Amino acid sequence: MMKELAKAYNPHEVEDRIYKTWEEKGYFRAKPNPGKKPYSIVIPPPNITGILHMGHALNDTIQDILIRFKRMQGYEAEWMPGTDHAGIATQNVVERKLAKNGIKRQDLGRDKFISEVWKWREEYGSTIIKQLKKLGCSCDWDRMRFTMDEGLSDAVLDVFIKLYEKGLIYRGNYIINWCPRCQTALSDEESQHKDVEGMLYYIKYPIKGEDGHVIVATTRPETMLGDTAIAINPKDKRYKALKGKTIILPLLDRELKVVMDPLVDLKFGTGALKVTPAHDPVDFELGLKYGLEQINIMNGDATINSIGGEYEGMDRLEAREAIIEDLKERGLFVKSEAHRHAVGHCYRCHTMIEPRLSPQWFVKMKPLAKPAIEAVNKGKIKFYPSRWTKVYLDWMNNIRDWCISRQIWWGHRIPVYYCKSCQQKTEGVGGIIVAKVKPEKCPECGGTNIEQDPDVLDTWFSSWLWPFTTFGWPKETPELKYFYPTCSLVTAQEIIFFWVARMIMAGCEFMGGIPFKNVYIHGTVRDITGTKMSKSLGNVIDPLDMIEKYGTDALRFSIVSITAQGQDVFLSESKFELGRNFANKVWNASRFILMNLKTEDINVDLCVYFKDADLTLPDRWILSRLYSTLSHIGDCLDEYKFNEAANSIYEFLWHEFCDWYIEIAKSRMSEKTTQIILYKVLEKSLRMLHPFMPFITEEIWQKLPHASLDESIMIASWPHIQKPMMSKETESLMGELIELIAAVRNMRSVWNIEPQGAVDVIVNTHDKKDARVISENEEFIKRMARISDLKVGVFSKPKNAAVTVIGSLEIYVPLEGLIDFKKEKARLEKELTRIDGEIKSIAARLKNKGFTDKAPKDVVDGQKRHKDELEVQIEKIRDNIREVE
RNA sequence: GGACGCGUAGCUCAGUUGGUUAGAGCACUACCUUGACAUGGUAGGGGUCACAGGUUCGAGUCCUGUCGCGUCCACCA
Repeated sequence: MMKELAKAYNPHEVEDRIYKTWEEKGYFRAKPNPGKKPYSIVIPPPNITGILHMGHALNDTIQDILIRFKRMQGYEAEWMPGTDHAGIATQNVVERKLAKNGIKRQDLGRDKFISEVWKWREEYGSTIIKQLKKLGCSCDWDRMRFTMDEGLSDAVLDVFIKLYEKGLIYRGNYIINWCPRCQTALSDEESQHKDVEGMLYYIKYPIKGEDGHVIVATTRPETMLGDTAIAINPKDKRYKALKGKTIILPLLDRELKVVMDPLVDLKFGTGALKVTPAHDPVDFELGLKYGLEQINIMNGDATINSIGGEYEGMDRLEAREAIIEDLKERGLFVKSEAHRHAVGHCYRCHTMIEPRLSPQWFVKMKPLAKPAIEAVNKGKIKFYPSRWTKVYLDWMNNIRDWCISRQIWWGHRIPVYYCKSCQQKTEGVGGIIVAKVKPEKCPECGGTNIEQDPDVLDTWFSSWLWPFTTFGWPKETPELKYFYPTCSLVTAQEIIFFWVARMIMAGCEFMGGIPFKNVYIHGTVRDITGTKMSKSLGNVIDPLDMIEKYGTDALRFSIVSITAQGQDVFLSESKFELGRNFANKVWNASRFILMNLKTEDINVDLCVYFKDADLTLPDRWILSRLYSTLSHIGDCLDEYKFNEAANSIYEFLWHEFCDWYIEIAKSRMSEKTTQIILYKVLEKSLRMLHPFMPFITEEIWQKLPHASLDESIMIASWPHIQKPMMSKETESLMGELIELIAAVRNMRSVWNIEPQGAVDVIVNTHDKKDARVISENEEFIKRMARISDLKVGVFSKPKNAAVTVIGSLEIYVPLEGLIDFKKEKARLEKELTRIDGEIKSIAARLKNKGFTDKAPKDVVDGQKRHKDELEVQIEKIRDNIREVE
């Protein structure tokens, strides 16, 4: 007796239990194995502050599908997991937590604060990992890494030193993106441009020693406190007289030079530009060019500093208003107008960025970009979909230096030490010691007054090393040798510049070669209105809720099947019903098969058995369809077409196996061949489905009654494609029978024939082969179409019969007394119109010399054949219409 | 300002290299407790493939332009 399955699939009962077994058995582990080819993926490490959202669900389901697929195909499949310390994000979270108790990080001091963060990390940092397990991810957990691990931290310092020694890291005073809330510098990528409805203010700047003035336009009037010049385009005739004059800065009465530079846009504002070298990138450049003083007017929190005189202490926006008021009072304010422009915002806290002059560490990117551009140009790395190649290359070709220092505490502290005495001697230029550990004394002067740079490195400065540090670099580990470069990188579009591009550069620079071969960029998960899902908008669908409600497999299958390659996903809860219903269907089909299976019958080698077995058309058909589907799924997965793979499996299992084969098999359940085919198709389908729906397939697998099965479907091999069993001819013959049955069912439905009532059917055909096939399969045709008597051969149409023509078959259903002749005539005429239209269009095509001469022969022949068929059909329909009249 | 993506059935979306008069899921209509499944079955209705040109024997598919929606990049203050 078979083990019975419950009536409906209950995911909750099985998922955690199965996952635990997999983990205990060590199925997720991979190690260098000379006997196997490696297949490796590194996970985009989620932040330790992260909780699973739909973006993860999609991202990690895709990776898990790939890994499970490749593992089954016999690769040594390594999915390297880990988490990212997420400097700013994590520091913010811990600071917020402390703030609830009224504690600031400064109260604790650096060391205590950092140990608080570690404590937080111990407690909450692996939440997301637990959630990934809920998702069924088959990561190699034993190898899990963290960007602040000892090993990875060590690698980060090594890399810093290497780049410094190579002259690719430098310290400099430049305009950077400053977040006044996080109080740190950000890279250009971390500053997100958003359109803002701002104002453009026109302000009069008096000319020294004259009555006149020059009007400048600015969106940030408060920065005038740091103005040191007025710039004019040399071509601008309006301001010719200004050359060589001195301008008086209102409110502060600072004297400003007038500089002439083509950088100034004649058309913008008044054409006169106020120059604030310490607070604007363009002005900064002008400042350098003309030797202007750089006056920083703000504190770290964007309040005005002592330079601002009476405005000191005001927030930048407060100061803006106060300044405008004061200018108005003095009659120096001209006007303001609405002005829409893009302003940078902090990608972590969305505060408006303040461009600000400050000393920071930078990586020179151009030299690093060169080999990374080449790797993609030469096709060593491929993007899927390919359009991202251009996005990548455009960015790389215009790459700018990377600001890597952050004024926070949580992160890899910059391995730079300053000898205070040397610094004094050199006015701050010298005294830099780059070293992994704090030197006892200064190698220059022997002094011991040495302090480490207080800044930490950008989080991405550790992430960009992820594909090789996780395998042990800089040590030359066997893992690194075997698994690097990795095979696929699966990620979202938002992260191409932050992470993907930089990993390619790091791989080329430090490993001498690419970090991965293929980059699959999937879409962004959005809500049904197209808005990106985010917690703050409250439009999230929580994957854990969906797992609770529909099951993990349903979540995975649904999200993958609605995500076309690289297109964004528009999600609503109801979409998960698709996966749940499918899981239930698979469950019940399996349940039915298991209920009827006789163990003694199925213990055979499929190939050997089928050599001599007498297979029916449906038998051969379902096997052909199975292997065609299998082959198609393999192709789809190799091309990252996950939705197509999922849909193809769905179509096969539901609408071919369940709807037709199992239904047909019901009358011959006890036959050995049927038993074997039901079992084998189920068993292979489960394997085929396993990467998509790991839990349900495992649960059913465990109930399969075959001694020689692998102990888990996870480690079973991917089914072998039996090419000889794939037959187009078989598929088309079966297709005809399916059409025949559908046609009869259609007539039954049109004529409202009682569901239980059987009908007689006469199939008129001159095609002997068709007639034979129908006779041979008479049993199930009759049963599925509810036919009491089926005649096949050359017949003339009986009186009062409904008729349908498919291909060369004319199907008569005698319906004495049931037919409404008007209705039948209308039905036939509709059919006639349709076929007539088709014939006319084909005829026109065939008459066209261009078509017959230029189109491929098989297309032309196909058209001719089709037209002949249609003409026979239409004649028959005409006959029938006449008869009805 | 630049780049990219998308406009196909009421809704959400597929549609491989151009080739019989376009598909799915949901929703809708009618019927069905048929020996796994109502999270099911059978049948059905529903589309000028955004618009306008062009290339071609042939265009949902390729090219150009227009309109609408969306995303990314960008130092006009």
